[in-house]
Formats: sequence, structure tokens, C-alpha cells
Amino acid sequence: MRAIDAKQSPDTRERILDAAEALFVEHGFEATSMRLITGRAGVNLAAINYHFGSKEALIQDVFRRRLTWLNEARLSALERFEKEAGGAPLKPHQIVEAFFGVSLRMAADTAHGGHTFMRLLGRTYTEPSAFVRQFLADEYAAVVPRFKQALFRALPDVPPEEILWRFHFMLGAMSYAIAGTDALQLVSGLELDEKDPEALSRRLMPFLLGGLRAPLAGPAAKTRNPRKAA
Amino acid sequence: MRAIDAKQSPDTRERILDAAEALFVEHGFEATSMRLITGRAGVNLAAINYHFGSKEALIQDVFRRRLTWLNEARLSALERFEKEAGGAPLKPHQIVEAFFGVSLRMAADTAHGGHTFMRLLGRTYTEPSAFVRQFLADEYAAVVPRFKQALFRALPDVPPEEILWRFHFMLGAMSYAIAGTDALQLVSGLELDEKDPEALSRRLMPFLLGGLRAPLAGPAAKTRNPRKAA
DNA sequence: GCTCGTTTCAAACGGACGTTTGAATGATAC
DNA sequence: GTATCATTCAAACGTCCGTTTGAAACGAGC
Repeated sequence: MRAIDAKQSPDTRERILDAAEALFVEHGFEATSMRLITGRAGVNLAAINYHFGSKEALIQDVFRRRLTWLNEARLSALERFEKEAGGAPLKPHQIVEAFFGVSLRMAADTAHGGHTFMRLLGRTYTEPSAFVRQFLADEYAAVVPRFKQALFRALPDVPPEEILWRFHFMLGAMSYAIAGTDALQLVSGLELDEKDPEALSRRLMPFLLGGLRAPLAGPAAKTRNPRKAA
Repeated sequence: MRAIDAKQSPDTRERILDAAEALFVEHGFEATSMRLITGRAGVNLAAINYHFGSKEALIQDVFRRRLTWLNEARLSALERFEKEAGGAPLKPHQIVEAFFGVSLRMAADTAHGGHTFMRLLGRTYTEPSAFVRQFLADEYAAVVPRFKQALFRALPDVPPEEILWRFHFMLGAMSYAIAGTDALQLVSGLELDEKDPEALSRRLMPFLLGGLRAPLAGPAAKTRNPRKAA
């Protein structure tokens, strides 16, 4: 009856994945109904449960389809730099390039859906749904420690905890820059130039490096007068 | 029958707003049912429609309750610096302090719900729902142009477009740092120290300033080999 | 041409959703 | 005590949700 683990019927499966990916970006997971997905994909409502098993499983497959490739690309970029360095610590800009540069290049690919997926991924970092969070944690388990270690070696004078915070901030700036394009208009009236998908990368990479290498704050916090919220 | 515009019944209204705020952060707008909200608030299901009119109106009131105050605090902080400067351009760190410092101080207020609200606000920047986006745009219309202009004056050597991008990146780093605490654990195993709510501010502000003042990229993009996504 | 496993399809399932209703309750003014 | 208002309450409304079902259509192997 069912063929949940099978690889058959490439057409229907791919059509569903494409439609779901686009609709998840547009409306979020909860607000995207299976009837909306199957309607856009031009397939029968029951096709999702037949091919994927459930809506949750579909969501996971939407991520798996591209995230595995993305993380492998990040790792191989890092390893290429490490081979070039021959045992010496990498430069910070190389590590940032390997992780964020690869991501931004995928986000610049509007032809094959990479752009849509990266918007979805950025949105999802703030998604509270438990099973999505767990899934992302598993997918990142292999790649994050490698980048952490590379950063520790590249910035021996910066406390490791500070590096982790800054990695977190960089991830946020990128995710938001990709996922929150509406907010960009809100703030500035700017719009992403579709003709030049590399523009974001050219703007963002210097910002990330500037933040990563910012001087450390002194031991005394420089906040002024803590104030209560209303 | 209805008293949608009235200010009566402070207790029920506030209980609903508090419960909704917390649950929206935890589950998102769509996944938070009115039965869940009223159950947590200890009020009758019909109370939301009676006091607010609809679920959408409740969502807007959850934001309005704190966002108006936040934006006024941002503006007054900016104006205080401008008065001190007496017509001279502000320092970048003052502008960043006025906008992001005020926000982070609200996010550090765990006692009066400011922390919960700032997490919700951060989440919402990537929320695609149309009416929420429009609402946020209206609320920010008065404050954003003021900060834009202050930044243009503070950084006369940086192209205005570049400044807008970097403001966008800073907003992303902060939103994500506040809203995506789960992702922080994912990346690093770090956890926010509840005992020291100022920690985030002390870490984030130098990062934001480092990114804002980062050297401009040369006219020639330094990307290497554009690659297609699978 | 028949068989068998895979895929598609229309229809229905129980349940949860946001909203509405009309009566009960409570408090205030006369 | 009675009238008047705002508020609370249990119950029900119609709709949409994710999922399941059983039959129809399809396609490859013999």
C-alpha cells in the first residue's frame, strides 16, 4: 500500500516538495494546509500522506532535501581552506566565507529554489515548533563543532564564549537578512535587486567580519541607567 | 452588548494579554488557539471576542500595549543625545545605544514581561502574516526615518544605501539574538544567564558597532566561484 | 491478456478552530 | 426592591484541518 521509504514517483514527490517549500515561506507551517499544497502542486490531497506519511514528515523532507547538501558544502569549503593552510590556523574571513559565503551563494540562486529554501531556513530559526527544532539540531550536529573549533584557533585572543556569541549574532544577521526582506522595505524602502543576487553577500560579509573582529568590551559594563519597562 | 473600545474590566483584559503574549512566543500566532489563551488566563472562551472583537485584534493589542512605549523610549533617547550634541552629528555608538540599547534593556526586563514581548517582536519580523506586517510598518513609521537621518549624519563617508543595509543587519542580529535563544543552544550549548540579563547587551553592542563601522568592500566583489545549488 | 504492485482519486472521518448566541450573573443608581 | 448596564458563561454554529478509506487507474513482467 504505502511506500514511505521508497524513491519512486519522482514527479509527484518533487512537485509536492516545491509547492510546500514555497508556501511554507509565504505562510508558515501551521497556516499552510495540505489542501493548499496539493492544490498548488496539482496532485491529489491524499498524495502527501501516501508519499511522505504525514505533514510533519513532509516538513522534514523539505528541509532534508537541501540542508544536507548545504552543510556538506559548508564543510567541504572549510576543509579546502584547512588543506590550503596546511595545519596553520585559518583566517577569520576564510571561516566566515566557508559558512556564510556558501549559504549566501545558495540564497542567491533564484533559479533552482535555493533562494526560497534559504528564506525558509532563516524563518525557521525562530520557529518554536519542537520537532523542527530537534530536526535542525540533528542536521547541524556534524558541522557546527567543526566551525567552532576553527574559530577558536583563528581567534586565540578572544574568549571562546565570546566567539560563540558572535557566531550566534552572525547567524542572526544573515538569517534575518535573507528571511526578513519585508522588514528591509519596512526600515528603508530598499528592495533586494533581483538582477544582482550577489548584492546581499557583498553587503553582508564585511558587516559580519566587522562584528566578529570588534574590540572586546571592557570588564565594566557601560550601560547607563537600567530602566523598568512600563 | 460589546465594549470593544472601552477601557473597562482591566483584570480580564490584562490576563488575556499576558497569556496571549506568552503563548504567541511559545507557539506562534496560528498555533495558539483562543481556547489555549483563555484557558491559561482563567477566563471564559468568549471573553476574547467580547473584549477585543477578534483574534486578529487581540494580536494587534498585544503589540500595541508595549510597542508604542518602546518606540517612544527609542525616540526620546535619540532626542536626548541630540540635545546634548547641540546640532553636531551624533556618534554612531549613541545612535546604536538609543535604538538597540533601549530595546535590549526592555528585553532584559524579565519581571514585567518585557523579555517575553521582545522575543515575540523578534519572531514577528520574519512573520509573513500580512496584517501583522502592515501593523508593524505603521508603528515604526514615526521612528525609523529619524534614526536613518541620524545615521546619515553620523557617517558622512558611508553611502546612505550601505547604512540602510547595515541598520537592517543590526536589526537582524538583535532580533535573532533575543528571539532565537533555542538556536543559541543549538549552535553552542550556551544558555542565557537569567541571573545576568544585561549579558546579552554587553555582548551584542560591540558586535553591532563593529559591523556598523566595518570597512567598505572594494568596488570589485571578492566572491570566488559562483556555484549552482543542487 | 492477465496479474500484481504502485499510484491516484473522490469521499468521508473525527476533531479543533474562531465566532456567535442567549441566558445567567454581577454591580450601580434610583 | 427594581431597573439598567456591563460582563461572564455554557453551548452551539459552520468551517477547515490532517488523516484514512476503498475503489479506480496505471504500468511492467510474463
